[in-house]
Amino acid sequence: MISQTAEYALRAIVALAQNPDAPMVTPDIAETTKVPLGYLAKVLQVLGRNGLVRSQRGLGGGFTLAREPGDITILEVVQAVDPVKRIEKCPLGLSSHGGRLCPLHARLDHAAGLVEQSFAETTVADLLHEPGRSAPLCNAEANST
Amino acid sequence: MISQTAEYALRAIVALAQNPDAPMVTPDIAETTKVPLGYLAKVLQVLGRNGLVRSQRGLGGGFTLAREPGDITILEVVQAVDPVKRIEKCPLGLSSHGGRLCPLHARLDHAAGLVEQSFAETTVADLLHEPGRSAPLCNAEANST
DNA sequence: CATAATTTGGATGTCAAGGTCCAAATATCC
DNA sequence: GGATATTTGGACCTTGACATCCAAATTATG
Repeated sequence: MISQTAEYALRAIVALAQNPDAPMVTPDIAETTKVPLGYLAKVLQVLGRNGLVRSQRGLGGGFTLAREPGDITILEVVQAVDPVKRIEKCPLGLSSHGGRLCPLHARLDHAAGLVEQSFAETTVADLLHEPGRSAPLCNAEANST
Repeated sequence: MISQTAEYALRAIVALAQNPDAPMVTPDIAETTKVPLGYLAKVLQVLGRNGLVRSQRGLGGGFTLAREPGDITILEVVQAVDPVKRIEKCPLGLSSHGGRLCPLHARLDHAAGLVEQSFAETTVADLLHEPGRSAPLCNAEANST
């Protein structure tokens, strides 16, 4: 459905959104999200280059969200690390239909569109406040008392 | 969105559906679908094991659809070679919410559900008869005259 | 300025998907 | 039964995604 890397990116973003008051350091994000530390560092770099997180080196540094959680959609995060590929032209390379897709690829692209739309409709803030569910990332704090 | 292999499988199925009157030989399917010959052979084997195509060896042999095009959905073809993975339990391995997914994974699984549903709604026959579009696989016969 | 805490970037390793190749098994035709 | 047409199965190669590791660059603190 989405790549492992996109999963990791989303978890990291959610972790940062849950911790808005101070920069969060890579090992802490890794711990919270259960993402391999070394690889997470790479993913965070990409998110940084795409303007989704801000990084700060040195003592007291770490990562913070670059924008408000209500202003970041799932789609943006996914696109940053692993773009949803829409089908724009016939993958067979034949152009016998003047730019229109054949029925098969029209259907496949339609499905991709559904996903894209679904992702675009949800912001990170929506994930934090969803009623009737436990906290994002299933973190252990959620089930005490 | 879907794997390359699933793409190939769908093309092959459509090609067979377009050629219902006689077995179709692997090189011919490869030609029609632009799928690498050797690899296509593997994909067809898998489709055979899953009961979607029937194979016949020897002179006059080849592959045929095992069922009516109206009876085969896109979903079945995709599942045969590359199952859509629904998210059933928290990928972080934490079970602090008693089987319910956290908001993030609930959304991701919902998107997977949309795709699954979309694929389940379309049969191979639908692809052949779709009005207002050129023939499936964008084959060259469609633009003559 | 020295030290410690961080991210950054590059080199490298691992593994499964995608792809190639060929001998063996099976079926038809003469 | 021999020749020919086909699928089948196994061995192998290639490539990109995922992952690890470490030295270098950057920044705050005393």
